[in-house]
Amino acid sequence: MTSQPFSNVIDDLKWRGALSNATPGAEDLIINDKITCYNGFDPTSDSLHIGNLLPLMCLARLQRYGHTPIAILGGGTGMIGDPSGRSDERNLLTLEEIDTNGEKIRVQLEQFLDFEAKSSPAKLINNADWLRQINYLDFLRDIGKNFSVNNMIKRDSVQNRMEGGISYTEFSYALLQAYDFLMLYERENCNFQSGGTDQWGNILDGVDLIRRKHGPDKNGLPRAHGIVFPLITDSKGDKLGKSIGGAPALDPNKFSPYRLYQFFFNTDDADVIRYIKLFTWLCPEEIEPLEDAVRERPGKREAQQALAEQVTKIVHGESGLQQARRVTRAFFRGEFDTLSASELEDLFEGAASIEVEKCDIDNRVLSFEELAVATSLAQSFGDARRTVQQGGMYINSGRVEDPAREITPEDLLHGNLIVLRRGRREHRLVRVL
RNA sequence: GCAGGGAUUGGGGAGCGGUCAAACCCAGCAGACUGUAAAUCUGCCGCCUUGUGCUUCGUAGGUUCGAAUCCUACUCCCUGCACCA
Repeated sequence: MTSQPFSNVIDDLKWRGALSNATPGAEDLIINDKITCYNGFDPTSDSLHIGNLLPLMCLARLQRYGHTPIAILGGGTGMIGDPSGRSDERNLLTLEEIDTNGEKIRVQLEQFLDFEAKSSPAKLINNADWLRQINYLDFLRDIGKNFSVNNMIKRDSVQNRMEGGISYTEFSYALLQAYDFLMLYERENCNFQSGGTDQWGNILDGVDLIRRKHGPDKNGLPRAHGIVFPLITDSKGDKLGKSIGGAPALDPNKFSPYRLYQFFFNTDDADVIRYIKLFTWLCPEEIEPLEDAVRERPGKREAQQALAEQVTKIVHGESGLQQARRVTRAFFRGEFDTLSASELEDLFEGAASIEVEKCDIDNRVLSFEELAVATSLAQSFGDARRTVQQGGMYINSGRVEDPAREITPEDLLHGNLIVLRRGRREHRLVRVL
């Protein structure tokens, strides 16, 4: 473990703007003691996404300051679904879906947390371990008795659903999450839970349940605590990732390192420093010059580049970053014509590409618009034509003038490759066999 | 169950017998300008073999030369009332 820029995590998190709220006494405990903190991750999708970045980084920061992080896979809670922040009832996933999703998420978590550390190694625990064993009657008697429906109904997450309806299943969710905290407290000595602000209510339920079950500690203070992170929005007030229609996945097959790099590279000046603080390991001395850079020479986009590089490296490792850089250089600086065949293939590794028959090219039976639709670069022939008319389609490095133009052998790079482009950043590779 | 109201192209929301592929706003896409930014401006934004073409306005029928617009049935949603408690 390297030495950290602050004397304790709390100062670190606060400076980064990553701490939104904490239960009374939580800060002192973290500063003066070593804690164990858990954060839940929902296995309703088979990949984490950038919305999970902040909790992930915070767990990792805790670990670097000597605390013990626990990542909880919601294999049990995922079967029910958290009503927080939802306007409608969820579809229940099957057990198999939840478990295969969990496996994939486990791999991603390992990018952030050190499970092999000699001191305070991270742990990964699936709450299915206990939740799926629950006996309904026991649960009602031991846990349910501690919850007041009167209070539960007042919750925003419940109130928001009073109109549209909420099932008993989702209504009960809060009890399960509180029970998780209790289990972790008893089994793992876990005394902290973290989460987004939307989790505040759920976290307090757990804190409360532990108090009811175990009472205060010997100094009369609560045994369990919670810390929550702010909801990250851009300067327009939109949730991170909304601008591209949903939070980018951390799975490189769903969202390539290049796209992640570009996503952060395109960050607004107004947001970039805030994001660097939240999502990277850079320390104040490293960030300060970047702040100056944004102010004095914004055109150079130094801060955006630093952000993109750091995050890509954290999420996809050094090789992912290298790939993102290579593709970026080629797309934004170079001409495809100058790249070697293997460089081109490299560039599009894992990216959208299709294969066509050589004879179709030789016989000139393939038109640009057909190719554009086949590669899903255009949604329809009409879309392809319109975009061409507006000057938004390119083949290799040249603009396409006629949507019906044939693809000829002259269009082939290295005899077997064609690069199609729409606008500035949509690219497709065509392999000719 | 009874009585009202409503379902329109990604979202919101006009249209209420022809001039409707359907106003307008948002989102999205392309272009210009820039800094791969923001703002702004321009164009596009159902499908195709671009045509007095085709398929759309909850579903199925019907009336009309002609329907998103009228009628009937059905489905779903909302609002009252009732029933059950």
